[in-house]
Amino acid sequence: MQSRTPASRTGRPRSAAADAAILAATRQALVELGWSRLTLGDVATRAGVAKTTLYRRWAGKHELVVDAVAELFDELQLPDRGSLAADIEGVVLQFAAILARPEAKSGLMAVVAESTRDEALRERIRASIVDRQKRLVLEGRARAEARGELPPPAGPEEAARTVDLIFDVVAGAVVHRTLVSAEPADEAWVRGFTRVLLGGLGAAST
Amino acid sequence: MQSRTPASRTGRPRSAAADAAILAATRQALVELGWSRLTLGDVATRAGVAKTTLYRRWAGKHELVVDAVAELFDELQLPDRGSLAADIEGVVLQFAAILARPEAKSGLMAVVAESTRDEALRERIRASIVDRQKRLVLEGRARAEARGELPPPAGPEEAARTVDLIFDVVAGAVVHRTLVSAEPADEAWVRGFTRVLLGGLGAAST
DNA sequence: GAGCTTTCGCTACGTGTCGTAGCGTAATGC
DNA sequence: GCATTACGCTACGACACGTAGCGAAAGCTC
Repeated sequence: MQSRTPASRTGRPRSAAADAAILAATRQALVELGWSRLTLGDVATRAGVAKTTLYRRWAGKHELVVDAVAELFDELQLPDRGSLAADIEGVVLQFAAILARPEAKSGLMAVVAESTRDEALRERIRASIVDRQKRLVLEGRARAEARGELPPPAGPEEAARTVDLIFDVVAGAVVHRTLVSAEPADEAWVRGFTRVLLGGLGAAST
Repeated sequence: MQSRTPASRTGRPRSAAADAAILAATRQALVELGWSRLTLGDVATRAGVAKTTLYRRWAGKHELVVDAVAELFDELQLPDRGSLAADIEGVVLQFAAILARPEAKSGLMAVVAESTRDEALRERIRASIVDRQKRLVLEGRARAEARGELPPPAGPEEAARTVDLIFDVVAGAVVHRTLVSAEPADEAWVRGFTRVLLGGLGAAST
């Protein structure tokens, strides 16, 4: 996840079990304490490792939480429900379910906030969390084109701009609904959101 | 801002200049240090007040930053540009301009993250920041109805749901674009976004 | 003006976390 | 066996936190 694997030839190997235990302990601490009261010493104790081991693997709180939260998004996948609308509703509901978990709420926004002043951290978030979501948008669009629900993109540049826009709208709306408005992105909300989004896409492409 | 004014009868009054100096110093510290490295002792020194004065007025870092960032949104207003599309573009550009400032970026998301575990903090953010933005959506909708650009709402409950949805979509998209994608919400982007949003609204109301 | 009340600046303090250094020990490859 | 790396443990200086206590300043009321 955070270290290079290029055949570290000799010496005692790093315990993979420790990695898993640390990340799980981090999520548990996020649930119980939230971001601001989470301390690395506490995480180390929960995981049953020494504090120094934690510092040998992660540079600090930010990087650790990014990795811990990133694992939550592993389950994200694009379901094939037969229509673009149903596909969107499905994936948005998955995304909302992950964001509803307290360890995602407290952790994700905090590292995003910190990433505004830390280029490396932003890149880490992009690589391990954001890109995984973005790929779903690309797949969804390709599938809708194959079904004939969307016209093929006018050009590569225009297509990339549209994907970026859709991505910011979808992810941003769900995040804002969940964290700022603090209300659940349930099925009724997702249905309404999908209707607006699809209507907008249809109108914008004419 | 944070204290009741009910005719604090007697005694030395609190210095209003100190309030302004503290909030300005907080924003400056946010720019130079970011959220995590901002300390209340440093803010007090910058503002030229004692650390104890700061603690007498704010309960902690969270509340202070909320108030400091809230002032940035004072300038938000709905311009009358003649059409719904132009009005939306105008207000979204204003919102984007505020969010582009480093003190808003670092501070806003951090307090939102912390608000997921602090009901009082969330209420404070809602009252001093979010509601001010939401009112613009209400005004914009009313003005568009008066112009005949949007049909009158089907019912009061449906109308409230729609306003909430629009608000999450607009604010969420701009925030995500600015903070997560880390790219500017410039005029070209806002134009594309507005086209999608308006198309979605038209399609959703049929 | 005298007197009361509240705020302010300052200093000092105990508490907790940070991040690192140093050491001896455990686990792997050659 | 031997070199190498990871691990657990302890201890440490540095720093920010949040509070207490004091005397002085700035208002209001009479």
